[in-house]
Amino acid sequence: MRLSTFFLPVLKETPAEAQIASHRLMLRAGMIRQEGAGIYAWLPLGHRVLKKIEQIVREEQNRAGAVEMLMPTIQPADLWRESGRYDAYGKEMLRITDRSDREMLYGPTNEEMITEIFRAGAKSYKDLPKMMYHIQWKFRDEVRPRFGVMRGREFLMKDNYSFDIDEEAGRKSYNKMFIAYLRTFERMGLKSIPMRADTGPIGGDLSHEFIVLADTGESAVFCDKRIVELPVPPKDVDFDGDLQTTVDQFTTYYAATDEKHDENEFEDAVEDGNRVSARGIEVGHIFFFGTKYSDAMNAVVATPDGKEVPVQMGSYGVGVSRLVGAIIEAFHDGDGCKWPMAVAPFHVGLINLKVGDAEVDAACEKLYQSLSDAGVDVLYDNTPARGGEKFARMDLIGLPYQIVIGPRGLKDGKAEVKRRSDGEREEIALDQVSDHVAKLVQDALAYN
RNA sequence: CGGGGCGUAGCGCAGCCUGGUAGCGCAUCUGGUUUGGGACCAGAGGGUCGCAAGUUCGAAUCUUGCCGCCCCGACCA
Repeated sequence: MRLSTFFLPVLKETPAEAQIASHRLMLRAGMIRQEGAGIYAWLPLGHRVLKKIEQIVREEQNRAGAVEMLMPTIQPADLWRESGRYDAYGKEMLRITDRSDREMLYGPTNEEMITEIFRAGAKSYKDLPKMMYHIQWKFRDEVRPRFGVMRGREFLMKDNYSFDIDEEAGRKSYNKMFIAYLRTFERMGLKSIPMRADTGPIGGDLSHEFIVLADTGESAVFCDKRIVELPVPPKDVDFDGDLQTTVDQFTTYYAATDEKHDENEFEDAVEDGNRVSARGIEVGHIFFFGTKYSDAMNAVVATPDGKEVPVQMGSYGVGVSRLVGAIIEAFHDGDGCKWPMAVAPFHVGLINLKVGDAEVDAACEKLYQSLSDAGVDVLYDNTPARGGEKFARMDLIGLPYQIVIGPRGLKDGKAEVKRRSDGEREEIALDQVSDHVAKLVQDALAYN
């Protein structure tokens, strides 16, 4: 992509309303624009990141055996009357009426609808187990939206729903999502920690919040250092094999958010050198709730001996749009974003320091071509701006690598390659830059 | 939902108290000089002062109502 054709409205000054780093940087880097309280337009740069995150989530869901579908944003109120939540949900639900005065709502979640869909199409234990997910915009009319996309009213969420014949089978589905989530966040460069959350009507231990560690996270978290160091299952993990052992590894250690934290228990369970107090952001939540909706909505399946039982369900959410903010919170500095390769809007920024100079232009064009041919996503700054402005802008948008080509380096047949994460630069011979950088990109993407 | 604050050019702000021709910096456009880390000179364009009503000869400024947004707290993917 040539910067001259891209739309990148960067801001030199910080908008007054942005309090935290990710919000500030997303506005400054031209990723989003606020259109109302907690409502954002995704500009081209932000949209690219959002789609990358969405795709990683999708791939890991598919690997775990979930199937993708798409439910509407607008739902009829009657569906929610069946579960009793139409009245219970309160003002967080955005209620609307259509031209015929039918009561509708902009979905804050989809348990009712998926239950209705499932009961219409599955009747027997032979139809189980099933996991279905979609990635769709939700709306919750939060009293106080804040922190940009981290706590918006409209947000993009992946929600998966599992259907099983009994609780034991339900636990297996739960474990699949548990592992899938560890892998999903790891691929984005994030260290996520499953923390025990409030349990449902079933009780037990089948609800976890996935917390990403970030210095500027919204809540304080406490955990055993050993949980942070546990290896995440590889991509060829057998989702139909034994997952319980792995899940147990993660759940035996102490890990709690501040509202569930018990200092005495923490000190008893974790020895001195292993106690971690940090800050975190909730990016996922998995939850087994049994027959809460299948009871209320009569979603039953026949067992092998011919009885009808309500189906056992769980739901599993990932805050896709929130992750954009969470990743920035985890990876930024005073100059801007520092995207992990897997979610970077472009892999590489190519800076032409003297647009109009025949030699520099030719070198840039050639490199732009060969990198693109090698499958590298390049943002080529071919604008007539000054060097300093280009450097600052490229640092702000935070592409993992920058290649700088100007008359000075060109005299020696060299280009400069800068790594955004730590600022390290090296001079590379011009005819080797393409291969060199393509390899750096490929190596960074090797984990998937 | 309780408490506080702010709406003046694309962004950041001053002006309001004490009513009298709407300003500054950045950004944008033109010309020139510059050009390896957010340049300089000269000039130009851009504002129903959130909306409405009221007071007044006269309202960005005073009064009332409404709308929008932000912050702290309680709540939450």
